[in-house]
Amino acid sequence: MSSTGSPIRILVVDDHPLLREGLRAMIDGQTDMTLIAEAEDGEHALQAFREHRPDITLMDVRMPTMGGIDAITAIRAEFPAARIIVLTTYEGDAQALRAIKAGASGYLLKNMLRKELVETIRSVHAGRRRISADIASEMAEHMADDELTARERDVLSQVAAGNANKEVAARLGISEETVKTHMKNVLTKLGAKDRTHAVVVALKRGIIDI
Amino acid sequence: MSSTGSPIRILVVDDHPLLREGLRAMIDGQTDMTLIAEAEDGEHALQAFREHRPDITLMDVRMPTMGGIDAITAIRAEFPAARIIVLTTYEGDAQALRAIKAGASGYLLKNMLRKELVETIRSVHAGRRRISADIASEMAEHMADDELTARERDVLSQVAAGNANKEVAARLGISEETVKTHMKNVLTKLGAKDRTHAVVVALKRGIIDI
DNA sequence: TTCGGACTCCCCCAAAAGGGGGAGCGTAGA
DNA sequence: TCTACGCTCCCCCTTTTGGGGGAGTCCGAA
Repeated sequence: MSSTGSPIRILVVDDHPLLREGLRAMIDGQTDMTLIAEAEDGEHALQAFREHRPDITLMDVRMPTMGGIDAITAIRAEFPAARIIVLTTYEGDAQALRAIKAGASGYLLKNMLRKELVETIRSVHAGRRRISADIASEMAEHMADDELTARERDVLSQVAAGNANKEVAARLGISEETVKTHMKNVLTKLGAKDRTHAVVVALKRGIIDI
Repeated sequence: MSSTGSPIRILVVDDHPLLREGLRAMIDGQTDMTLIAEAEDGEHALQAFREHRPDITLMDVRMPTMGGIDAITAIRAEFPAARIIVLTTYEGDAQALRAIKAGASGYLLKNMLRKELVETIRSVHAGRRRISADIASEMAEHMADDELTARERDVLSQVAAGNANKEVAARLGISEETVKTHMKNVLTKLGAKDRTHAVVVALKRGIIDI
């Protein structure tokens, strides 16, 4: 865009070497951007951020050792002005919401076009926020819904692992009646027809992981 | 490797532009390989194969319009000697098994190193087969298990959608008793504790999709 | 042709899940 | 302070699930 001024200094964080290579090629093709560092997980991302202080960080969410959400939280705790764009495959609206709450300024899907990515980088660098249309509309769909509480997610995760209410109760150190109460709330909140459906919906929406 | 002889002609099929760019960069860096075409889904892959007759096809499995497995089947039906390497994120052992049954000569995960990819390309070009160690060991784990039958997968997919046995029976036009029989078999074959667990296991292993 | 396997249907019965209700308790905000 | 909310527990009752058994048909491979 502007051929004058210093380029946007970018840090790329992704555990896929091939994707990093693709991003490098794309960034190299822009006169107003430069790739200054790469990291392959959240821990290295934090180190790289401290060392290089990038203008923009492109971050995947699914990575070994330390995931993207934790990395965003850690970076923003230390550098509140950090501008981070999440770049991921589809992970559900809840995942995106977590990223944004953690301080991400953008959320893009990996199947987007180059054009959209470079525009988002410039946009976020200028202080704006950018969320992929697909994700934004799905997040909007669930705006009105109550989110699951921490305990409800605990219970649902246990259920996803194949535990009966009695077993979940034993594992969490609560009564079976309490587990049933939580599951009733989960079914209502997720609009699920039964516990199996609830698990599937929660997986789709990125509320729980397996 | 060999600086003499004609280069290995490669077709890349993936719906992620960034990943295609990364592959292009990697292939361009090898003296004995050349990227001759790209496609973004299964249908275009078949067209591109007809037109270019690549030595090696690198193919993702998850794509819009026509998935990778169908594309492999279609290409191998027309060109039985086609050498296809699947390149994907982790999708479970059942997915890998389907790809191999469809005629893939290799199965790699996207988080592998460049070195492994170029070695696999040369290896497959020389007529060998190569499966990622992680996938191979997981496939081995389930060698002894009976696979689910088509009908069992149908039933399980309906269950994953939140249908009770009675509803599944109505949808598939069979009796509830038959659905229960299928579910009993599914639980046994997958080693699942209940239907919810069965759905989770099947999703993890790539036996059903959501 | 015979055999195996997929698919279908049936019985019985115990256990689990789900839907309705109510209620106490602690803590963090308004 | 009072209120809202998350977490906990309890009751009652119906429906669904799961585990055990058996058995018929049909199709394709040996």
